[in-house]
Amino acid sequence: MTVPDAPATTAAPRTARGERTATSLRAAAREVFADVGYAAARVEDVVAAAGVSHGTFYTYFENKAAVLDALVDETATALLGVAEEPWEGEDVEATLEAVIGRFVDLILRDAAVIATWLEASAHEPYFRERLRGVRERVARQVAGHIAPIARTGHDPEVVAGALVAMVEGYATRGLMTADATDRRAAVRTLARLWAGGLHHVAEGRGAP
Amino acid sequence: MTVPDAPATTAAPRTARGERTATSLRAAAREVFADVGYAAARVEDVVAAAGVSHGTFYTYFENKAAVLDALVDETATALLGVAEEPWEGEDVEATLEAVIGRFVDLILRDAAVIATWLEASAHEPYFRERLRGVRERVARQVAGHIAPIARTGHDPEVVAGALVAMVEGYATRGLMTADATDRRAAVRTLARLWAGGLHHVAEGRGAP
Amino acid sequence: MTVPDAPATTAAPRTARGERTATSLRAAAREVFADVGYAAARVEDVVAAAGVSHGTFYTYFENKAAVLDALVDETATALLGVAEEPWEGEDVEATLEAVIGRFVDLILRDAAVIATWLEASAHEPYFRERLRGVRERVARQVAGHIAPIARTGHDPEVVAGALVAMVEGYATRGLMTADATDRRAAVRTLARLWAGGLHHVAEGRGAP
Amino acid sequence: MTVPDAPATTAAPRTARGERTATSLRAAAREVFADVGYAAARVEDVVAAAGVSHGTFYTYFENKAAVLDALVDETATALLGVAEEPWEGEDVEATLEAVIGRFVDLILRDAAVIATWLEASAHEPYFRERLRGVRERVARQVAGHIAPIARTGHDPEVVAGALVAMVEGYATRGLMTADATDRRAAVRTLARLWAGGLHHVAEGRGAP
DNA sequence: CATGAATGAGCTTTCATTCAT
DNA sequence: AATGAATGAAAGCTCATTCAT
Repeated sequence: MTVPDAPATTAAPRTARGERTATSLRAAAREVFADVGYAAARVEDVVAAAGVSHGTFYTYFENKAAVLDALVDETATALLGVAEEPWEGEDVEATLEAVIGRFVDLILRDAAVIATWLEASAHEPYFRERLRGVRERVARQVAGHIAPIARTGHDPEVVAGALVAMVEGYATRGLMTADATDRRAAVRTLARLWAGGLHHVAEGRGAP
Repeated sequence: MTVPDAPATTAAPRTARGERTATSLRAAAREVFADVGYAAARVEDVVAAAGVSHGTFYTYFENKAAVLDALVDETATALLGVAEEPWEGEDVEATLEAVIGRFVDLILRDAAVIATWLEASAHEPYFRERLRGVRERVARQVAGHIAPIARTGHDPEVVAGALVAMVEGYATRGLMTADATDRRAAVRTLARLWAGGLHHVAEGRGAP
Repeated sequence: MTVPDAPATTAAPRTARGERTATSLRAAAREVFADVGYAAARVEDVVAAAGVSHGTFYTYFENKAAVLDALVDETATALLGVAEEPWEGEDVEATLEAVIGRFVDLILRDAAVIATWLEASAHEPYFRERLRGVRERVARQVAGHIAPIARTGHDPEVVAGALVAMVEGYATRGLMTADATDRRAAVRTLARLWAGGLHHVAEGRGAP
Repeated sequence: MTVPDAPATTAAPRTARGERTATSLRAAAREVFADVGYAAARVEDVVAAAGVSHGTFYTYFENKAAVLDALVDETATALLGVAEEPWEGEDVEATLEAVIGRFVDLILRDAAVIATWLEASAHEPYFRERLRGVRERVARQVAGHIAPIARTGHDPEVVAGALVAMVEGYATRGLMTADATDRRAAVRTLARLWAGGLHHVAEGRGAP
């Protein structure tokens, strides 16, 4: 299977000043993507937001895709980090609530990057492939955790995929911008749905 | 709240020949969007696929957004149709399986249009608003159906939103391209997750 | 041996109007190349000279290399045509004079294209390869004609290459812009040099 | 006649270290020009090959033209040096062989610089003028030598120009990259062509 | 209605050159 | 002297849209 070429980042900055510039370009890109999305974002907008000249952008990134890739790196790392944390808690439901809460917090924090990533996936194979890879690894981690709970005829990968889709979908849909209390309540509801679903699946009724 | 301007379709064709041309343009656009996404699709690609000349496109659609809008019309209508069908079935789980199955079938049938719609949502307010509207109406329908089942402290809109997100997310993620048997099994798993989740939520434990 | 990619010409014009536009673009390019050379020529200059808009250029040519390639086509065809004409004449020297005269006339007529071709050869492998190919074919033709005259130890390919280099070099060096009389005299001198050189070579003295 | 401005070299380096840097920049430029030609060569390529930083280039040369000019200086000096050497030898043919051999050796040694010079001549008046000047001086020297041999109606400048064009053309055309034996044979053939041509011209037949 | 040539705004990208450190 | 980040003036090229035929 051929992996599409990565949008190569240009040589890393060698001085502190360069580091600062690269960072401010990333921050600017994050803002612009949040505002207008990937397709509508112009390099010009990014450099304007970063307060640097046009050419400077190309000192640090080969093109628009490369900046997004840098942002995606950060988000992907964070997501996989959360996925690999141990599931510990008093009981099943408290554990799920903690795990889901962590995911939701992260997704909300990086909502703009994720939305941009999704958009870019629609027409750039590289980002599609990267998204698939991260989702798969996350789902596999989750599947590993729930396998002991639900070991009936239902495929744990399917169960994990569905539950992950639920959380990601809910969080990225702008349904959760409300205050912290609402958010906590929503997370508790999601946890309860997972718990009930998993418990029910574990009973084995309805297995193929 | 201001609703973004719709991408006005040009006057409907009067003759049978015009009807055929418009149809083949829609079909061509669907193909092109499926292949390369919205941002990367060019009017030139569409007319080439439809086998008509460049200028003809503008006889039927004001611009690229207008063709997508026409495709979205069809899909939105179908989705709302499924959402409004009555929920009937022997027991809760069989009912859910039937309902979810209908959604999944539709989503898979129109997967390309939906993916394009999502992509366009990221930078065109009109499509974002339209997507939000349809999702809301679907979630509200589902909320109405599940309210009697789960009337505890958990907000039925949240529950419905989450369950819909799960199905939509799972179906649009390319996890279901397998054969009909796999698909049926996955649908059964999803139904079981819903059923368990709903049942558990109904118990009221964990309500805020 | 890999031949460098040709600068693909875009689809040929389908109407008379298109044909006219393409022709005037070629003529404009010839002028601009003659004035400022290949590297300094901008597409903008060409379209300005042709009196068409920027985008129109790209309807007919993929880039600057493609227009030059079109011009080179014409010149290469003409050169090979002259090379393949039979060598007839009263005696050796009259024959040579006629042949050299034909080459010189052609080279002077297409001097600007040839100069541009040479320039482009310096940094574009495609044009280098094309130039090498044409020179080789011309030299081979000439070698075929002189082989019977000079069949001593001297390699006819070397002899032919040298004589062709002499004519091409002399004609392209701007030494011949004078009037027709001067030109005729110079051609006669060249012919005499060839004749003498060939005759001397044929004597076999000095063969390796 | 106005002579185009020379690409002014910046003040000569004062220290030994500066001398080393300047030398390595010249060597790097020679390499880069040989690889990609003049138009495609970037200052960046040159500094990378020399292993110095971007800014350093401008300490020694005002711009790209200035480095080429420095290289051209060396070659021009060498060419004029060869042209001015006395023509001595047992007989005409041995003399010609020696002279042509010296030119060919030099041209092959500096082939890359000469090719670059030719390329730059196509769009930079300064280099065109310089090339014309050197060729003219060389041709005049040769004309002086052959005048006594061929004093018939044929213009000695034309004869000299043609013979020089033959040697330069043959040598710069990449036809001579083979081993030393082939090279010697080719030089002998060229000398024989000159000798024959000159002798024939001297006979006066065919004079205008 | 259909055609396809023409337009030109808009964006991307490159690279010579400058300058603070 | 040397470094390498920053600049910004060019070009290049694309493609939605218009319009004469």
